[in-house]
Amino acid sequence: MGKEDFFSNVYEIVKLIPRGRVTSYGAIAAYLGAKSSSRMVGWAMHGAAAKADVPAHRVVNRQGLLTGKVHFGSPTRMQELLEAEGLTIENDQIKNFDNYFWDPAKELL
DNA sequence: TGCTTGACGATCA
DNA sequence: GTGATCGCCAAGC
Repeated sequence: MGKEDFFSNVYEIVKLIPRGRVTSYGAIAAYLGAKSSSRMVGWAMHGAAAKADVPAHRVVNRQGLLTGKVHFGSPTRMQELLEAEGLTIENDQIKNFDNYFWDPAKELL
């Protein structure tokens, strides 16, 4: 804990995502700095999904596609969670994604 | 120790 | 607009 893991930073950002909003791996990576890459964020989420404190379902790829839905135990778990927050998912993709997009570097500023 | 894989993103053809 | 390739860096085998 004393050491600031890259994962911890990602968790902090994801926790700050407001309900009914979503963000992308690249946005988080960009907020943390050029040192991080989208892939690292994705890998960090690999462990974040196991944490109930981290709403990993609010993190999707740049296309608003629920690429990591398979990591939620059920292939439809992620979609249901997002729909429960007022979002609309169609074909594993968030509709009006740009309208729900939450940029940490912009909103969290 | 070294190669492969991976919840991505951007660019080139 | 679609398909393919490179870059990013860490974990797994």
